Amino acid sequence: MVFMEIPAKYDPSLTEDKWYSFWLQNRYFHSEPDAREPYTIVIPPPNVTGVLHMGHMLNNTLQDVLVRRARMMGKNACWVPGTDHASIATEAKVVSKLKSEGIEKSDITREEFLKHAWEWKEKHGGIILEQLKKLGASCDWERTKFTMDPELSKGVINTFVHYYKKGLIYRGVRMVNWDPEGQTAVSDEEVIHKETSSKLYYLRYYLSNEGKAGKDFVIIATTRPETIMADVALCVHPQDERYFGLKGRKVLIPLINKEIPIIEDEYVSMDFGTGCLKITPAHDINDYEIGIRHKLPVIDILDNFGKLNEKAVILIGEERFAARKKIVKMLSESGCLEKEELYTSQIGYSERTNAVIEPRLSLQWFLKMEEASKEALNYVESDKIKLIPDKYKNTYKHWMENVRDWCISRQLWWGQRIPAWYLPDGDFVVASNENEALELARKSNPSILLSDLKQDNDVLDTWFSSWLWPISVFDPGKPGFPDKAPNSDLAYYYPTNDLVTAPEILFFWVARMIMAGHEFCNDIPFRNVYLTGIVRDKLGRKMSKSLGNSPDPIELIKSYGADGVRVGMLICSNAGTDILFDESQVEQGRNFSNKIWNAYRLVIGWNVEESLKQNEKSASAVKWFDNILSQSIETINDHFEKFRISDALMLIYKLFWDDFCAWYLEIIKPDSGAPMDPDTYKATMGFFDKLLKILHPFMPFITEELWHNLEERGEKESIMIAMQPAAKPYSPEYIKSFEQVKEVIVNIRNIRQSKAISPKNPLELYIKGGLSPEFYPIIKKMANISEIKLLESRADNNSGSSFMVDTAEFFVPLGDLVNTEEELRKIDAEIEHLTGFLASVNKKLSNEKFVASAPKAVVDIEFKKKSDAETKIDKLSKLKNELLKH
RNA sequence: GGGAGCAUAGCUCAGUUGGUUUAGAGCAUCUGCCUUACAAGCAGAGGGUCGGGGGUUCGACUCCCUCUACUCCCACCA
Repeated sequence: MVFMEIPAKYDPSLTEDKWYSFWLQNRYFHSEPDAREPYTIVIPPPNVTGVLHMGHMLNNTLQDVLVRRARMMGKNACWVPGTDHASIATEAKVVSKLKSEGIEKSDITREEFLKHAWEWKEKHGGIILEQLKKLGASCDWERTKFTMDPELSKGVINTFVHYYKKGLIYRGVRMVNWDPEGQTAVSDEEVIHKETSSKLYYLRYYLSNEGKAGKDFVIIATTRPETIMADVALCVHPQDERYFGLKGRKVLIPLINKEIPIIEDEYVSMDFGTGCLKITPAHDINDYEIGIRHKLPVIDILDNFGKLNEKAVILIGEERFAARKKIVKMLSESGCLEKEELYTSQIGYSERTNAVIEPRLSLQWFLKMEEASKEALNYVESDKIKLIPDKYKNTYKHWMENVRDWCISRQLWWGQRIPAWYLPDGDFVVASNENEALELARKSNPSILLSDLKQDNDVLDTWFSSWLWPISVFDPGKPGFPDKAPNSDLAYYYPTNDLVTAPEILFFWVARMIMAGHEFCNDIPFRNVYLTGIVRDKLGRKMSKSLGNSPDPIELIKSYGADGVRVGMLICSNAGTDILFDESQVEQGRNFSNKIWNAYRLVIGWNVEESLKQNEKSASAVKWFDNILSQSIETINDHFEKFRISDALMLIYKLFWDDFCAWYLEIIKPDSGAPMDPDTYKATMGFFDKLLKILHPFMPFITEELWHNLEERGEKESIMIAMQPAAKPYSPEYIKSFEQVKEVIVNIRNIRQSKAISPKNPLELYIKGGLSPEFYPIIKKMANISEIKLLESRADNNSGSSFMVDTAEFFVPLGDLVNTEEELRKIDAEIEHLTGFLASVNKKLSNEKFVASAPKAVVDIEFKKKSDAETKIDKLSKLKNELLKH
């Protein structure tokens, strides 16, 4: 027999690389515009130097399922891959690499640094894309893009110029979130607030002696004593009786004895700390605002590295946290430290470097967001862009209505440099390149030379390039030139269809792509946004490197196969819900691969005898499976339409495992060594073919392998470009009657189990009513029944076990094996259950209001329930009486 | 502090505009099986009254109120 020669376990390592190369060689992933309807996805570009983690796995498996399915639905499917230059993350990696070689960023030029960075990118960039190939991702690799590709960068620069000319980009002093580690400002969204325990220090500020009586000091509370040298005032609430009369008086900053005023502002809470607040405009956003209101100076005592500068007068050059320790000691020694107490508060950390964020005043570039956010909100509110699940609409709305101007400059070198050039007089011009900048500059000063111009040192926020992604991967020249006619790729592929991404970047990225799409294409960038959940471990913790709780995806693929991992990722992950990942899910996926493999081993081993006629069992089974297959296809289509990917997969899983293997194949399977008839064989191969196609988007490798093994295929043929099977009209009635047949069989097997009768011992079955004789042969085979007789003919002295399916009665004679008391107990229990059920139905039906107000269909159903239950109770009672006679 | 979401079998989740048998699935569990496709398997079984309380309705897992638990987002009183 053939299956003896095929290993009993599926080995993915023998098929995966083989088929992936086959697909690549035949360019099946590649797409060019043609007459077909396009289906487009752009990948959320991973960090160029990143490695695959479980979040990527989930996200990209989903995209691949969608793309592969669209391709098999006859669409011209295009999945554009690429990577993101990720300025902060990449620059941080390069800086630390250089540091390990003894090179400080500050010691080399920008050009030298960038050279190192590009080298790094060439070496590590794209690893993640290679990993995606292991997963089976059917990306159009010929279209791979990088956000810092020359033409994409050009688009970014043109975009900046475009917005500048429109008057939407401006330069301004703002309190920004400074990352002293990354040496850059980061956006509010990149700051993560974490509860941190620190101390609250109570400090004495002595009133300067101006010959007035009263207190000689006030006490303030602060968490940041190292910033007292930057204090410009103390502030109390105007209604705070404790401090009446102090307004206008002066106090001395401890240690440096600098004189500052006491002011009043309603911002201060009287019930926190001492009700007296030190005002340090340079190092706290609220203080900054109070400073503006009271026209106070700003003294910045920290440098870029978070070290105290010469304005601090003392502790110059000390790092901020070291300075805190020292100054506390000094304050204590000088008697100004009243007390300290433990205090927990939310402290901002940099998402990228985990450094404590320092609020800092600096000159940055901003993009006005007011108009753009209104439009971006409108697209989502009007459902032109659908969020899946739509609960994110609320979150999205909230954010869009409270959006602040976007700080787009970053104090980094890795990225697109801001196209602004400063003139010797301090003025600046904005242009796409040096020469244009020079031309502009000469308008005001004709004698100016190129060498007089100095380009801004900052680069643009990475999101300022990734927000153009769906446009620039197709037409890098389009952004920046809204009036330019789109090239043919953009015209064909844009708007894209679905975007699959994480909810965390709904605002960073999704919203901004919508804004850019509106600005440059006057259209949406995608129709549906599928938001995945976060992949967590089974304890519910987010998977992260530092926790070490994230399995290596590539290792998982090695041990379970890519198909197994894909199934494991998707089997219970619904849009928007976090998935609690457990390796057992991947095991389930692997087991499923194996099940499919073994179904193939069975089928391939059959000997077809051309002259053999199809038997009744097989005829019914084929008819049934044909029906249930169509019904399933219809449901799967519906699931996909609603992005219920897990539901679709689960349905296919059960269709294959339960319906196809456990029922269909078991019914048609010839006895060991016996031949197979051609009709059933052909039908079975047809079913297998369709099942493989339905499975293919989820399990691309094993399906391709088996599709080729089951039938002779041409050299260029591939399941991935075959059409998905369509649902034919089917008969729900037939499916339902088959369900009853299954139920009869299960009941008989159950009797065997409870009476410890081996499946090898044939039994007799008596039937009354209901079931069509068409199914008798199937019951005989599947339940090992030697003979089926009508119940009327049963001899009264037969004892056995009986059961009901719907209202049909069944009886299995068991001779001595039966335990009358046990049978009676079973019957009584069922009667009791039915009586209770009937009572609840009757209660409903006797309620006049129910009969009057419920829809007729509902009432009819209740009547049917009633009569069914009554019939059953009646029959069971008779059975009981018969039993009692013995 | 403000806002949002979620709460259904041991676990992970469905339950589609309140009404087809007093709730479904997968996994896990238990029982019996090495039955020549598959022990990564086969056959069978048990298990929840839908977080607590109140309300609307002829009828609620499904709608409303409230409490509790958890999660997330936003803000952040030094």
